[in-house]
Amino acid sequence: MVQLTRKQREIQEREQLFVATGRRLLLERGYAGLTMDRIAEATEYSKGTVYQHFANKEDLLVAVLVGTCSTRRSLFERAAAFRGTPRDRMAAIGIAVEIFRAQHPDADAVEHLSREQSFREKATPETLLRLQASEQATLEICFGITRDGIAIGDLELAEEARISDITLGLWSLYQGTFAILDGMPTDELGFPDPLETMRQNAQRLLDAFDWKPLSTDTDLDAQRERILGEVFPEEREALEPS
Amino acid sequence: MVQLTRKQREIQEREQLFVATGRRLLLERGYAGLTMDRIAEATEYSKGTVYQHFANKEDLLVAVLVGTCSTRRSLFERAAAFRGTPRDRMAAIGIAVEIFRAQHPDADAVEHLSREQSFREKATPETLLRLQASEQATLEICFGITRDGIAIGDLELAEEARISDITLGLWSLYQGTFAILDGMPTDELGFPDPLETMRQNAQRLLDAFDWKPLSTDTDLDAQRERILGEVFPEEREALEPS
DNA sequence: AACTGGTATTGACGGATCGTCGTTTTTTGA
DNA sequence: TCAAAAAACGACGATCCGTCAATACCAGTT
Repeated sequence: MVQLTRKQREIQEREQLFVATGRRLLLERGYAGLTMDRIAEATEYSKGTVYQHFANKEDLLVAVLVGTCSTRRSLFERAAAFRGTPRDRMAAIGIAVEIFRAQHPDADAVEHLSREQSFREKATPETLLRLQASEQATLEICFGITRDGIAIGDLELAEEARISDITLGLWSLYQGTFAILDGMPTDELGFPDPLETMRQNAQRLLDAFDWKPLSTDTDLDAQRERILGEVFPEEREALEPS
Repeated sequence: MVQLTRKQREIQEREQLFVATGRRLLLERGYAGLTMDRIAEATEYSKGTVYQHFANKEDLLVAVLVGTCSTRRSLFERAAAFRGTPRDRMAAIGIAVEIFRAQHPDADAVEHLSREQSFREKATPETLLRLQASEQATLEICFGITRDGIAIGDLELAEEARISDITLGLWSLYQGTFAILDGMPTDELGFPDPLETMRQNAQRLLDAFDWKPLSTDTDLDAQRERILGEVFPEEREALEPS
């Protein structure tokens, strides 16, 4: 028993090592620079051993994604704990997304890759389930904030609207803008400040849901300042350069 | 001179053939099934000849994208010509996007792929420019509709808002929703009808810009019916199944 | 300590694909 | 008709994925 547990612990540690190395390679050399041989070499294990942990390259990449996704989730959790109105907290989520993107510029690209059909066909269902669970938990944070808004009375949904509609809208807005952002020369295409536009559009959408307090009754700059200062003091510098 | 032009015409025709074959392969066998060898074989040319037209695989794929992008643009042009208020015409653009996605399920995935940094590094700058020009023209259609709205007096932008903000918002909303849609099991994650939510969120966003006539003063079902009937009678069946 | 059965690890190998380049074929211009 | 230039060809080297037979390691037994 003890033997077995030690062995299993070793295996788990090694799996973490592989994932961490994968993430590092991804960051340093890009997706094309991430090879199974390279991971084997960098970890001083053989390729066969790597393949004992992951069915294939895609599987490993999804495992890397699970890690980054849980990183994002913890950012979300901190944002959700912000002391303010539910709408303030949702704004904090938005900032969390921005921070995450600033800290993991590669993650977004890989996330898009992983949405490929051919990709998901290759990865292990079990690994995909872990990813889905992590995504689910992340979304649940947003649903929770929305529910709080309703409970407090700041937000009232018309019949045809669902709680998830708000999250889907915001999520799309952010994901979509980021996708456009690093896929096009936005400047030349007529989008002078896409990030700022994105934030404003998010506010407009929430205003459209009549989620109080409306952005017109809020000092958004001060709000952003408070959130950055209270929730993300360490991370704010990652955001400033842009 | 005549010789040269004939030769050039042949070359252009062949290039079109390669691109068309690429698109077909992409549709039939997916991204993984698209190989340079396969294109050479299918067109009965040699691989070397294919490489005389395209610097590499990525370059060819971008060329395929240029084609699909221009297909989308013509859908947009038809939508923009709809006889109705500017806001009606913008709604028609939304339907055009839905139709395009229904008809080219692969295009979206490839579009995401092409946003990869490593991808764009490999493609020829010249091909990328053609893609950008096509995207630019597509966006310009949306900008034009927005300007019409302002000219007519249906829309008035607050100082901090730009014309491009509306297009960026809608574009993000649609792109983002689609990305989420084919990357996650939306049903299980708590999004019962993401497409319908997407349409509603688009309406909400435009309402937030106070673009008259507001969705609350519009029979959206009738509007959709009119657009489908008048602008996209042929394509509507592509949309019904979903 | 030696042995044995089973498990974990290894890296050489087959297969697929990209992109090149020397050779062959075709075209051009005289 | 012919020689030089241009185009087309496809075999080849290089890279990477995933496999698998051979090897090394380990636990428990004699």
